[in-house]
Amino acid sequence: MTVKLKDIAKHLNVSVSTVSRVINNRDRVDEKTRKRILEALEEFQYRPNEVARSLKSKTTKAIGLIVPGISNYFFATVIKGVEAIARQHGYHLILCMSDEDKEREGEYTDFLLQRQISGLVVAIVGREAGFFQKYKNLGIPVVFIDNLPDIDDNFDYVVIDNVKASRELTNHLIHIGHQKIAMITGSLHESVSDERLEGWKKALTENGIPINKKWVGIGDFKQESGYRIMQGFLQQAELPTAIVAANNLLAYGAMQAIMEAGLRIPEDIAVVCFDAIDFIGLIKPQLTSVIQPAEDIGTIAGEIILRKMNQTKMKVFERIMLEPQLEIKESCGYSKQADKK
Amino acid sequence: MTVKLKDIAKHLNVSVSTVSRVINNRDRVDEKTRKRILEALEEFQYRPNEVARSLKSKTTKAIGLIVPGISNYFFATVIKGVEAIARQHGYHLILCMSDEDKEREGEYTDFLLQRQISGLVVAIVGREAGFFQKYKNLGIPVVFIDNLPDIDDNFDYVVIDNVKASRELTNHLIHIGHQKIAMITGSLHESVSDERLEGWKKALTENGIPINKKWVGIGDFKQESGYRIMQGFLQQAELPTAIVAANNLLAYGAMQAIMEAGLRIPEDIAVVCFDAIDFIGLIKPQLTSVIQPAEDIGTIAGEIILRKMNQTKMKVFERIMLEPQLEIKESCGYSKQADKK
DNA sequence: CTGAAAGCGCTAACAT
DNA sequence: ATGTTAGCGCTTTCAG
Repeated sequence: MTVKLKDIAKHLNVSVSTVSRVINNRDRVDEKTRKRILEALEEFQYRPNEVARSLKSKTTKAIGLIVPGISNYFFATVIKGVEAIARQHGYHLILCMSDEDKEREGEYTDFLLQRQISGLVVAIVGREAGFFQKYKNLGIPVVFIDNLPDIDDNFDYVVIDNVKASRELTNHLIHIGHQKIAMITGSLHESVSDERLEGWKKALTENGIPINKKWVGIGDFKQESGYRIMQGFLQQAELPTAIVAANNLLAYGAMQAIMEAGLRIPEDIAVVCFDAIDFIGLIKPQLTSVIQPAEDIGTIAGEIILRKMNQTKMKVFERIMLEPQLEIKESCGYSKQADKK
Repeated sequence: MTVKLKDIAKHLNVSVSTVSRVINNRDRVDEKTRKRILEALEEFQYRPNEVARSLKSKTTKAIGLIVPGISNYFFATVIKGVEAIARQHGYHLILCMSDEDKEREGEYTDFLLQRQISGLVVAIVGREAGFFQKYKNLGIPVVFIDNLPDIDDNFDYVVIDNVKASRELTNHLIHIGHQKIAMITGSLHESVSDERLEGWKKALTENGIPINKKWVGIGDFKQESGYRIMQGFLQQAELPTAIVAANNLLAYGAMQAIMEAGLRIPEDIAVVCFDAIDFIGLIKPQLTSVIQPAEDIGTIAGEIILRKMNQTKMKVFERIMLEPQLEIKESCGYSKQADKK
């Protein structure tokens, strides 16, 4: 049996409230009794029961986290960011993986709500977020990352400007001489895929390059999907000279297909993508890509939650768009092309 | 304000206990009142407060998880395994990252304890586990993964036999003709590093190959460390023809150093390691390595916790050693060597 | 079959 | 300065 407040109190012939006071450093307590209590606390290795505290204080100091999975380096890094902030403030993380499953996402939402979490950071699967209303009603702060819901703009989020990032990535290709640029993206039911496709279109249009629908591949953010789509491109009469992939796995798949077809990267076909975080440095050719500031996304999301928790007026929303970093490596062939600026 | 049992009871002019009964499907309740209650529950969108339930039931259904970090694919996958089991049983995960810091590990231990977790899965940083005694006293099941504490054998764990795995990995090199085999491992304060070094020694000794202390590099499981140690090897008069690295990052670092020195892998120096989970398939040459069944480690750890929770006698310990998989790829040069069997 | 009441461990008025 | 007591929201005897 673990020792509780009452045990300490009884042992010292004082009241539980006095003990509670010294534990929480509240009010005045006589120095002598304080000392005695402190000693007993130590002697009995007393540790407050946080469940009881939570029930009383109505705050669990738990931050719920719903992500598709953590094998993805991006999400692993975001979580690392949230964890850092949480730890600094005595909060903890309840980790839930939706595994790209809408239903599971909904289940976890209810689950976390019942567990009285103090805040939620979520990367939703689709573009709907009906569940969010519940949180709003309860006054629990929710911060969206990655995909954004397709509702009004009245919510907090931390993302990058995907349209802009994709546009710049594509513009880089155009800038170094490419005209025949294909796009491989994920499901258009996700804002991220959709916006990256949008940025690609924008760049082409702005540069007077017609959009070739045959060069748009819609997949699912997995390597297999990039591979398959690229194979499709390769079977067409006219080949693109460059590929924009909406994430790293799609790019890896495309690269496989290109290399298997006996073509060279970037000489025959250039490849660029999002989030090619090659911490290994051994993938050849190294991928030119737009890198999201994943850890910052996590820390900022955490900070927003903490901030919102201590304010009653939740109507002011923080809509954070961070700047991604364009990292030019080998796969775009930049160094081998003339700079036409 | 969220709706509670009392509100429903009052609304229906029944007692809270009756409402509680239908929620938990306990005892007999008149069909009519049950129906009325069920409807009200639905109407008011009642959701039980799990904190209150936990206080009463003295079980939180929370599994604590302490790992160095989740950027490491191995841990990310272990967690995925634990999550699957937890979810199936209505448990949830509290994720803590020690960041390889002993002190932080200890803090999180206390932290989780106060939060009344039902069980703990932990990858300890060093080999000590003084805190473990606390858990033993409280009757909370703890399962160790990865590193094992340097105490008696009276605890539960799920690991692989590192000595054996490392011995087999090294034997594979010897088998295909190598004699000059160097070892790069992590801190010997960790059982994992130590055992992998042990296995390497064993293989050499068994094959009558003398152990050259100059070919033992002690690093810290990071890529930088592998790079630095390999550079040291390369400066010596005699070069090894093969390297055994205790994890993937050490191997990547070594590969960098080898390639920078203008040497080829595996022609000049072969490289093998642990856990080269190359889900990308683009790292060249592909690494021969011993792969730990990470997801299984997670699920089994989760299952042990659930099992132990429902039994009072905690004295019987589950010591699970899973079989890793030796994956022969390109980096050992197998296909280019004659099989001397 | 249903209700009243105790209590999980703690905090915070309120009283002394 | 310290003690008494009423809950936090729920489950569970124990009566009725």
